[in-house]
Amino acid sequence: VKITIHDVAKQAGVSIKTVSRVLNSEPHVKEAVRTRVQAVIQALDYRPNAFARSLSSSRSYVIGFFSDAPAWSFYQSQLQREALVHCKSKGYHLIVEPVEMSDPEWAKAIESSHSRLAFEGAILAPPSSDALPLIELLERLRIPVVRISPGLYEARSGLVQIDEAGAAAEMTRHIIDLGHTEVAFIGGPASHIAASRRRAGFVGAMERAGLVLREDFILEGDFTFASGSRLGDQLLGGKQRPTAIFAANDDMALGVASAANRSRLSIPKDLSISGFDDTPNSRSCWPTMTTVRQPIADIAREAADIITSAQYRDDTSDPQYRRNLTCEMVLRDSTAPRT
Amino acid sequence: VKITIHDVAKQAGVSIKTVSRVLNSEPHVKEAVRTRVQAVIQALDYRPNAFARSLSSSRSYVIGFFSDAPAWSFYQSQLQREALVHCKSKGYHLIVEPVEMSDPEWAKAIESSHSRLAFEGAILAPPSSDALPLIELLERLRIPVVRISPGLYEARSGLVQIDEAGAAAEMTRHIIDLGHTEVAFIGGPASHIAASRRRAGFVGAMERAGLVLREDFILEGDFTFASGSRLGDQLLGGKQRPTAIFAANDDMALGVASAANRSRLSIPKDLSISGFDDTPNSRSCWPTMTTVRQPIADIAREAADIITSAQYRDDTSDPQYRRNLTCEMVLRDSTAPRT
DNA sequence: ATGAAAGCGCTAACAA
DNA sequence: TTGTTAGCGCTTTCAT
Repeated sequence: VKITIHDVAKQAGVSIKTVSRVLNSEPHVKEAVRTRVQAVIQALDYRPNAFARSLSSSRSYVIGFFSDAPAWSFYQSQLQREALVHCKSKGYHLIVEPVEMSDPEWAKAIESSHSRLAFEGAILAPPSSDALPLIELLERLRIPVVRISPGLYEARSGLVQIDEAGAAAEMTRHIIDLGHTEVAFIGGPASHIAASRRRAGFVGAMERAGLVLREDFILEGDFTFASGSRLGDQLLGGKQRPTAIFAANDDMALGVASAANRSRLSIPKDLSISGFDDTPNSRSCWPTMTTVRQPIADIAREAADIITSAQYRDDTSDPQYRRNLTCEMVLRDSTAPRT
Repeated sequence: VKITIHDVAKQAGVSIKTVSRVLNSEPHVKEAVRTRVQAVIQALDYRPNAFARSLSSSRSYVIGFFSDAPAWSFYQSQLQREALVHCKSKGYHLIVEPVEMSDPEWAKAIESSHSRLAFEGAILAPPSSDALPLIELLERLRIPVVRISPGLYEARSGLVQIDEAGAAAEMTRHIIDLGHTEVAFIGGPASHIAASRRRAGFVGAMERAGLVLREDFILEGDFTFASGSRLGDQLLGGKQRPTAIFAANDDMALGVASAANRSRLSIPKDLSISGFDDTPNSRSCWPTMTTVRQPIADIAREAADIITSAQYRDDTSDPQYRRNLTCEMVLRDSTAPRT
């Protein structure tokens, strides 16, 4: 007993075209008629067939979520889930499209998906947001793109990003306010733009406070626990060790904490540590980690909002489609006044 | 310049129906014709329009991945990604469908999705695999279901599971072989069937080895780092402490490790620890964690294989659709001979 | 403001 | 073995 637009039309005593107009909130429908049709739709629990709709309108209502994250992190998962929910609430389907840039056929795979699904838009999650070949492919296929926290080609599409430098500066300021003067920073790979922005925020805050920036206290990790662990050993093994270490992400901060354990340093009495990301681990470790929380749900919502906006298609360069969100400091037990 | 089935038909000098037959690998096409048509398809880079196909065949080629995991874990993410890839390779689209059982309208939301997307099958990831209301809803909507590692209602659908008890027994045996006799076990919530199977595996192996099972050495956690940490403190704080602790998942094992750190016990010299799951953290922590690896990719592949099989629809009770996979021990640095 | 008719690109049912 | 015709359920175009 499948119910179609004809059933609704008959019930409401109008033509199917009028029902279609109501369905798509088109103008030129008398208010009384619109109400009546809507009532019938409700009563019959009618839901339009997406395939028929797509076929005739050549619209798909499909948004692609492109991601080539090798190991899916909490951040990635949340982003995806939130984007999914927000797209859905706007009447779109979010389809996850893994990108395997290591596969020489990756572009073919995407083109093939596109020819079937007809993506109306694409959300690029990091690190795909900086994958130029992907961006170019999507441009060629005329698929509007919105990128999340890109580090490069900022003018190239709508984007949603956070104030990395500001957040890092705020965290640094917090550490300085606790009385620390020997503060070390473990950053990310030089190629990672968010990482260098965080470093810039750190450096700026230190300079504004008039503190000395020791070269051997600014290290470069690779965002893994292992690198935090190794660089932590290095920092804490020297004769002049910092009293606070700010790592550019939580995994590295946890690595530093393990190094502190090995050195029999107690956190936060002997050493303050802070991270960035607010991963579940940062909350469940011991002591709990002071960190920076990205507004992941907001980021996903903004991205979904932009990509589902018809306006955005017309003018992707409108500055209203470059959105900046601010982070929130999460003060926990791994930072304390210098003793 | 959109190319359709008519273009192919014209080029190949056949009717569109013949092209359709080739497309769907139907019988009754002369081999020579089939080859010729396929060549034209290749040459023209023709790809059928999925919406037209779905509309006329009332088939959607859509599989739903149902999951209500609150915080998406590595396991969930991998499962999803692998299922996606395997469904794709079979010509299906995998659409992630979050289930919010806390929302009173959750069933409506799924029905609504279904009426638009027309799921041809559903993969239920844990813990959704045991959500009876969800299973019943899907049955009512006539959507074939395959469940991953369910703990309940095993006869109710096709399923893919691992040998939890066997894996736990094997790990226990490994610990015993290292010379440990005072071995503690931290399990999961009693309601979690996989957890109780792991416990059964532990108990069985201990008994077979003729070792004493101390009641206060068999604890119940909740799969979180925090519970592992707390129960670790409890086990290590007593005067008679175990020399090895087997936690039913990695997060708890890591919690135990933090407890050991606090007690100034060195791992694995003073205490051997092992986990279950092979999460990224178990590899990156220090010392690296001995654990059990689930064949996630295989699980996802089997699930995708079952749900995309036309046969399965006809007879979901065929035993070939209950699949059991074995796990692999991952020996790392957190376990060592008793000293 | 509303409706009739003609597709969208494909598959199903039937015919040849 | 192959082709013809009639839809699938909706939106579009063009009348009215």
